[in-house]
Amino acid sequence: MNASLPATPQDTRDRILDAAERLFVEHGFDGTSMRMITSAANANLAAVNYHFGSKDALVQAVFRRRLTALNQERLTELDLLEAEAGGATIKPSRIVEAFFGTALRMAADTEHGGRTFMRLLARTYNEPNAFVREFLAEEYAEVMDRFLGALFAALPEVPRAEILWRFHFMTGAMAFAISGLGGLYELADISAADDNPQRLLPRLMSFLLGGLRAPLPGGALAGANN
Amino acid sequence: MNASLPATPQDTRDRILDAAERLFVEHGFDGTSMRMITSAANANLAAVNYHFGSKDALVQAVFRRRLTALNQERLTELDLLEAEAGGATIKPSRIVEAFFGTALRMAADTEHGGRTFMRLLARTYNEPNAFVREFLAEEYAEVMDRFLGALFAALPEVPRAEILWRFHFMTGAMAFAISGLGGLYELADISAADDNPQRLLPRLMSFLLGGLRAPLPGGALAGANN
DNA sequence: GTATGATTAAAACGAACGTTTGATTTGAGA
DNA sequence: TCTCAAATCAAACGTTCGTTTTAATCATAC
Repeated sequence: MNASLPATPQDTRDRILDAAERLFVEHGFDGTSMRMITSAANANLAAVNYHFGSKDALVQAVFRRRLTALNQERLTELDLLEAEAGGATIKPSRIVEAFFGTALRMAADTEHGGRTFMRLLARTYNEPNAFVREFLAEEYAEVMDRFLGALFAALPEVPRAEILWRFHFMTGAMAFAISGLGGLYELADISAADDNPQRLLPRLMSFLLGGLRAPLPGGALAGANN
Repeated sequence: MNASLPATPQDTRDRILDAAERLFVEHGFDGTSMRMITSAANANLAAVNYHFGSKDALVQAVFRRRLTALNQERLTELDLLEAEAGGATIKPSRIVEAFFGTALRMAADTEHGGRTFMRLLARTYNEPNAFVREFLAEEYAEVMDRFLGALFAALPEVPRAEILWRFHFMTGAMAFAISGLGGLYELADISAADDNPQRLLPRLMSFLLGGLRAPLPGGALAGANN
């Protein structure tokens, strides 16, 4: 009878996922209680356990809802690059763009919750919670395998250990890029800040490619040219 | 009468700090209970509240014990660079080395807990817990101000916003460097891994300087040459 | 040896946690 | 209209949390 609030089950599920996503960013997993989630989602306390089974399962659902699509998009872009190259080598910059560009584009989407989710994901790379870490490792397995393999092939003269580490460094830079300039910069000449999300992607990409192409430690030359 | 275990008060304090530091890395702040800490430290449950006042105060004490020294060392190195230059411009690579090198050298110290602490610090840059974030912002204020100012002066032709962001990216790369290659790389050709801590610093430094010197987004050239 | 202040010990506090229960309400098909 | 499964609800479960309290123990100076 009320104009709103019949609230189909799908609605409730999604409202819970949205509220959890936002609260996890603000307070972390352990710092977000079921009561915070359900009251923010205008749902009953028991709704999470009813729809998802447990809090841990809810966390997984929050990630799966968007992460699967993100990684699928990454794989599709890599497929395209490899098909386009047709056996020839791919420029490393294209591979980097395919992996980190997709992430930043999703992070730029403020209307459909992409930004919120990516901030959550960025923080979760170093999550202490064991089961979250294991879940993410499984969810990332194929993407990591494909992209690292592509980089190995694109940079055959660079030791694989160096590529591995530089990919790791790039991931760290991306995570911080998505998290945004934190409170640490508040004292230092705020006037210099410029957090236009439009400019973030080119900014990060320049930095990443500069780092990837840098001379190898020990004096050997990096083989990456473009 | 027991050979061990008279346990002077300073001992108890330090044992608690050591245990807390280690457990915070493993389980996060919220995931580590007072009972976990005190039993790991062979101390009574009430010992934390007696010696530190509260759990939050313990967290601050864990950070202050090492972070103050780390940032002091950074400032001293910067003082040295500026005195050495005597008003002339300083090479950006020296500034970067002074900031990130000190951190990685502390992270390489596995015997006195430096590595444990730096892994904790690396994860805390994006900590959701509000009071931890505020505490760190205050603790970092002077260092950020000095080092960003030094970089602004060393790269006068580079827009300050670019420097700000690239410093942020570098911090992200450093944080991931310290955290180490996580479980995400386990499937991808482990044989390629090489986590010799000796090689980590030159590896990271090459990457950071490559990123700092990269062409500016939009096509303008980076002014950073060494 | 004994008084004294600092530390440790054992036990309990109320609050908040994730989860479960059992009853009630809802909405669509027969 | 009746039926029944799905969904929501209020209430309570037992556990764990950070903290406090009160008493026992320790080290030390008199």
